Amino acid sequence: MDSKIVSLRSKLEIYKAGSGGGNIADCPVRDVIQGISNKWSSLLMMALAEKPYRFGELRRLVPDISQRMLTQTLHDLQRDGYVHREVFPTKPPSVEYSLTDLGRSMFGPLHQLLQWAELNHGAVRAARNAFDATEA
Amino acid sequence: MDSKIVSLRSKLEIYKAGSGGGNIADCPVRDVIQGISNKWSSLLMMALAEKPYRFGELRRLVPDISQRMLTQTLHDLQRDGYVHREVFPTKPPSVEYSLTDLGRSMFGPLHQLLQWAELNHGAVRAARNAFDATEA
DNA sequence: TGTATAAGTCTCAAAAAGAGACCAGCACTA
DNA sequence: TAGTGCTGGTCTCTTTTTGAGACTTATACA
Repeated sequence: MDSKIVSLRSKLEIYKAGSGGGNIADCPVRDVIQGISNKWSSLLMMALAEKPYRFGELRRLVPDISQRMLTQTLHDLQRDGYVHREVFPTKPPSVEYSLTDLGRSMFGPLHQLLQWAELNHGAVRAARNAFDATEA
Repeated sequence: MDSKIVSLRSKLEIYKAGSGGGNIADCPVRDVIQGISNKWSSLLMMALAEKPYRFGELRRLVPDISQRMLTQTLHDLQRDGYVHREVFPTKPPSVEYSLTDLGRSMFGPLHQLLQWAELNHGAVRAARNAFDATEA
């Protein structure tokens, strides 16, 4: 048994719903992970890890995100300290988003996961097909 | 510029919404990542990485997941090949969930991200507080 | 004058998630 | 033998989240 895994599990168990003052904020790992395991967060992190982008550029880069969710996801990433938002006084004003040091730090492990996905999507696809075939 | 990042970005761009036959399935990285970046997936992976669990055990371990979402998330993880589901002919029948080899393989990078979260939740919390203080 | 651009916000509809009742089959207890 | 509890779910209803797309404000340019 990997002691690191056990250590993570104990963190998980800290949060017991409905046990008085229990709150999701009491489980730090979940608190952080749920901030980045959204549909769009990792995608935007991936884009911004390459270079800073403006709002409209991101919208064109990820054509199937709604403006609403782009605004909101960038706002959340900024709030958690991963992304820096800078307004330039052009006419009309333009806004540039870039990774902070914390964002780059987080992108390290995230990137590992993205690479795993790139390498193993064949296996996942195959598992999915096999599963769908047997349950149909 | 990290050439691996650029390579991932090119994968990202494969999918253009509304461009004829374009479909989310055309971007393998997104396809895989969106399967595991749900609210509960990483949490259940973390639990099952420790040891196999039965349905009811998982429900007690993660007290704020609804039975509906536990069923559904386990089903999705099984479909993608990360989790194995085994029914034991006890009375009443019990069901055990465990990680597959593919699941353990994926948990490697995921675990890195979880550890990052454990180490850096203080910084994230601080960023959040600072952000909330300035915008209020 | 009319059009375009930037970065959003607003409203409404659709989809997803949460809460909790309900189910079948068997074992145990009273 | 009737009642209770356990298993791992499903079903329905409500609330929350997301998506689609019109609208905004100020400026520049044709």
